[in-house]
Amino acid sequence: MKPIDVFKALSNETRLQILEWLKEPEKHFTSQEVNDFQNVGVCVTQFHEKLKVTQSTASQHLSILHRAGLVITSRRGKWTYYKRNEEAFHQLKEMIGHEI
Amino acid sequence: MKPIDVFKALSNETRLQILEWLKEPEKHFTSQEVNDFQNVGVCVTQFHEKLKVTQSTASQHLSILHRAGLVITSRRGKWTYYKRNEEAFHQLKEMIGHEI
DNA sequence: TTGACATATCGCGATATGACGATATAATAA
DNA sequence: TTATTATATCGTCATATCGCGATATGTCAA
Repeated sequence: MKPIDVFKALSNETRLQILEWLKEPEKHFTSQEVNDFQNVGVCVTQFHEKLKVTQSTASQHLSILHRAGLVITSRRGKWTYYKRNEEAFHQLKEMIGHEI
Repeated sequence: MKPIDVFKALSNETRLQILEWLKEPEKHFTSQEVNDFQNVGVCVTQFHEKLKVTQSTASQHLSILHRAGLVITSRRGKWTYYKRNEEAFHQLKEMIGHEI
C-alpha cells in the first residue's frame, strides 16, 4: 500500500462517495441478485446508476480504489462486487503519524 | 478541515517530503536565524534549497499544505516559518473510519 | 528613502486526471 | 452457437495540477 496512491484515490468526491456508501451498503442499495452485502459487496451497475455517471466512469473509479487497496473485489458470475477493505483503512490510520 | 483538500494536499511526493522533514526539523535543517525548530519551524528558503525546486514552487507547496490546515505558519520579520499542525493529523486519523 | 533580501502571486507550457462514447472481454441464457 | 448482460479497456477532449520564470509585496538595514 503506497501512501501516495491511497491519497490520490481519496482525492476525488465521487470516490469518497463510493466509500461512504460502502460503509452501509444495505442503507444505500437495494440488492438485486444477492442481498449479502457484508460478505459480497455492491456491483458496478449499482454504482453506475446511483452515481449517475456512465458505466465506464463508475468502473474506472472502482478500479482506482482497488489499485489503492481500499476495496476488495470478488467476481460472481458476470458480476464484480466491491466492498471496503477495512484492513486498509486501519493501516492508513497507522500510517498517519508514523510514516506521514 | 475539508477531507478532500487534505487528501489533495497529501497527493504529492514533494509535499509528503516536506511533512516528513518537519517531523524532525533539527535532523534535516541547519537553522540559520533561529534554532528553536519546535516552536518556530522552518522557513521557505530552507525548503527551496533542500528540495532543489525554485523558491516559487516551494512557496506554493507550503501554501497548499497551509490551506489544507496541515501546517501552521508564523511570520518573524522577513521570514515565514512553517511547522506541522499535529492537531490536524490527529483529526485526520479520527476522520478515517468515521467520515471516510 | 533606497537597496537588499524573503516570500507570495501571476501567467505559461507540460503533464495528469476526469468524464465520455465506442469497443473489447467475460459469463450466462436462449 | 448466438444473443444478452455485466464489466473492463481504449481513445479523445476538457479541466486540474505541477513546475518554472517573472514580478509584486513585505520587511529590514543603511
